[in-house]
Amino acid sequence: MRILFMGTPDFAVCSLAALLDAGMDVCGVFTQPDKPAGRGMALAAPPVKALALSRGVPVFQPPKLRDGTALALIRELAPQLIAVVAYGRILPKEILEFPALGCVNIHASLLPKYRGAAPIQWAIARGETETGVTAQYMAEELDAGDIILSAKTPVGADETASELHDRLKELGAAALIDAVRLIGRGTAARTPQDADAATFAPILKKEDGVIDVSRPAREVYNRIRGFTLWPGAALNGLRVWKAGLVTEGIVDNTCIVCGDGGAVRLIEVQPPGGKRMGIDAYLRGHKL
RNA sequence: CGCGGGGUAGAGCAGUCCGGUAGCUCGUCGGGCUCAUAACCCGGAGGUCAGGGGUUCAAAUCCCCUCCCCGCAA
Repeated sequence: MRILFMGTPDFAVCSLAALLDAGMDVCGVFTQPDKPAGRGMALAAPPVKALALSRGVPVFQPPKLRDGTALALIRELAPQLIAVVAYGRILPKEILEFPALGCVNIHASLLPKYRGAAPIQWAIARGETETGVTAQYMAEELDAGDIILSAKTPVGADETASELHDRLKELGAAALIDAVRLIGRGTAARTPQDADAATFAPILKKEDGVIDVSRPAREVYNRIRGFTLWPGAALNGLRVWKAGLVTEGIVDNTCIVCGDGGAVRLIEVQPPGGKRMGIDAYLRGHKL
């Protein structure tokens, strides 16, 4: 089966590697164009590109998907199936309809919950105790496709979005392999989503990381866990990298009291312009 | 040359604008006090002020160059 893979960040690398390791015929990789990134704003290649190049898979970085050139390219590659994992772009209808076996996507939530760009962060921030990954046939509407299969996993009470991300990328890669095999055999399920049960996980902006400490401690803590990786959790102007919920014990000067009287203990922080450090180091030269 | 912040004792910072004795908190070492200490009191050690050049009677501070760290963008 000829497969065209589309993906961009680290999360997708895992899935591409799984396809290649499973000996599947990946005829090409679509990934986002190199973009200025980091200090100096030098052009940086997406993680997926690096892996594809090292494995000798042809890489394509079309700047536009709707001007016809991308479709022409896909015709040339002639994939029977397109596998999309965190590509970061909406595929136009003519591309979705091209492959004979369809387009399969791995989404990092239990659809129809948390449709959108940031399902992992929002699942944590909302205090979910269970989440997972879903393999879906892609529809025009974002993350609204028919479900092939899903895999659940419990969310640890203190788990961060970063930790969950690393677990789900593995789970997602396994789900992709399973889905592709089912599709190959022609036995893949096609269960429509319950649209009424859909919830959304909109892309996070910088200001979403600014956390209102007048909210209940539990909620503040969940948002810290959810937003640490991106866009970054900020309490009173201080970037928080690691924190804990004070369930019992003393509220000391490393804690911030929240709106409901509960408190969050800061463990690792980063002042503006500085590097991250333990709260004890921070308190030697600053006050909370 | 994309923009900005930063580098001062083991750690975290002030001092830099406006040049004139190297400071604070914590740690560390020694002593004291205490039934006791992660408490309190007294004392000490520890600095190439990132590096180089320049201006000056005098530079952490002003000027130029280099190195390193952090943020902005995703």
